[in-house]
Amino acid sequence: MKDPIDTLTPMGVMVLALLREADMHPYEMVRLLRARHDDRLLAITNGTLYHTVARLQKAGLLDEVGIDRDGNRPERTTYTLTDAGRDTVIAWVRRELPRVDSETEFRIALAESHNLERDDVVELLGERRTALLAAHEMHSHGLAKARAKGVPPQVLVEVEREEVLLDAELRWLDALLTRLDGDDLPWGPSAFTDTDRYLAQRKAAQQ
Amino acid sequence: MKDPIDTLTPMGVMVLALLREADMHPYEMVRLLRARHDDRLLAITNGTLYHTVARLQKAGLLDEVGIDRDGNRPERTTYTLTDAGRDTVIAWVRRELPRVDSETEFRIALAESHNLERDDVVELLGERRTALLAAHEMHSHGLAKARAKGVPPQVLVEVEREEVLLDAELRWLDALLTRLDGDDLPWGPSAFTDTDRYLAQRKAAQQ
DNA sequence: AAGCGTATAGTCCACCTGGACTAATCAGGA
DNA sequence: TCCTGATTAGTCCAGGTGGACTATACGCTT
Repeated sequence: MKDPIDTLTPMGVMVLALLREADMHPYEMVRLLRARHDDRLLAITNGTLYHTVARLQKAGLLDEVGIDRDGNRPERTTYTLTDAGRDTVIAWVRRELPRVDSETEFRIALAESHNLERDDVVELLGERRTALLAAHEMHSHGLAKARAKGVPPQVLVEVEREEVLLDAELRWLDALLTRLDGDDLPWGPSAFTDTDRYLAQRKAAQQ
Repeated sequence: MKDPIDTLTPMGVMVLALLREADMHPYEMVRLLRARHDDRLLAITNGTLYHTVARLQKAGLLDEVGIDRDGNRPERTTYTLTDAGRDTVIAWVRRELPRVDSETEFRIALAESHNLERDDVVELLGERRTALLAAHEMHSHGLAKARAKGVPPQVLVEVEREEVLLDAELRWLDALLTRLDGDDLPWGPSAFTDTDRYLAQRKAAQQ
């Protein structure tokens, strides 16, 4: 039996995170994800979303809670998080937050890091900082070696870009850690109630 | 009949670009891609690569040129670029170079931009610069609006990171354009012969 | 000389993605 | 009033990905 955390796709994480806020039917997930511009983070397509929900159900991370109906609209199946689902999404975010490979996963983990406690985030991002420093050193070392070897500079342009972006991310991360250390950045699952946020977003989405 | 350029996957582009250097069999592509650390740009797996080659052949972008054999090793099928393949990879790079969505595609286009003439690259990256500026403005506008709306700052952290990285890329791009304008960065398909590069790499891979 | 690990060359399949499609319902204009 | 277009809710399938697997051959050690 595989650990369900290893079967989580980015879309799966988003779905679980949404259900942390409120029970929902798939179509509403699509609307919310679009309203929040989460298509910046991943492609939002019907096919993938419905399939993902089915997979998560089979893995026991969420479950049907009923079928309701709005006026004469088609029926819709509402889903809720299981305890396993609640744990798994947290574990996934904790695992991805320090990882320096795989941008996509990190961006999602960061976007969902508000599900963690502040101290947790500080520690995990501290680990990331270390990993970023190591990656940066590896990178410039590799670049220097390639130049010494006589690799034509034109094929190194993409590598140089990568180094610049690594550098920028390091500075951003330091600034964020400072903000988190001083308490001027409100944080944590308790910084706003889930229902409040959900309702505000739903209202915004309906306008 | 679909335009073959729209069926190109990242791996497909890499395969075509490799064949621009020399005729090759799939297994050698894997070795070269690994030796050049192109797994920084995309996942390199046997399954995907062989399947990709088959698709490219069906699309008429490459073709078999023979089956040879090294000692008692298994036979291997060598492939060569068709004229359509040569044109398509160039067209793809030209199309992806100015695009600001889709990092993966851009990084590959940049890594393969040495297949274009310098003037071409300067123009296309100029377009990219404009697009980046627009994206940056959109982004900070959106951020400001979200803050004004009272969106909790913790959920904006990922968006802020994005803005920082956009900014860094803009500065990198300006530096690159300056280097390309002054002629201190050798460029172009003619800056080194393909065979020379290929042979150098093959030698490096064999050590 | 036997044995073991690694390199060569490629096949196969389970799974995931995304776009096209269906089908009904509601809103708004001519 | 009828028609058009958008919204709601979801299904389906072709196609791409990546990891596991096969099978032989070479090199190196004991």
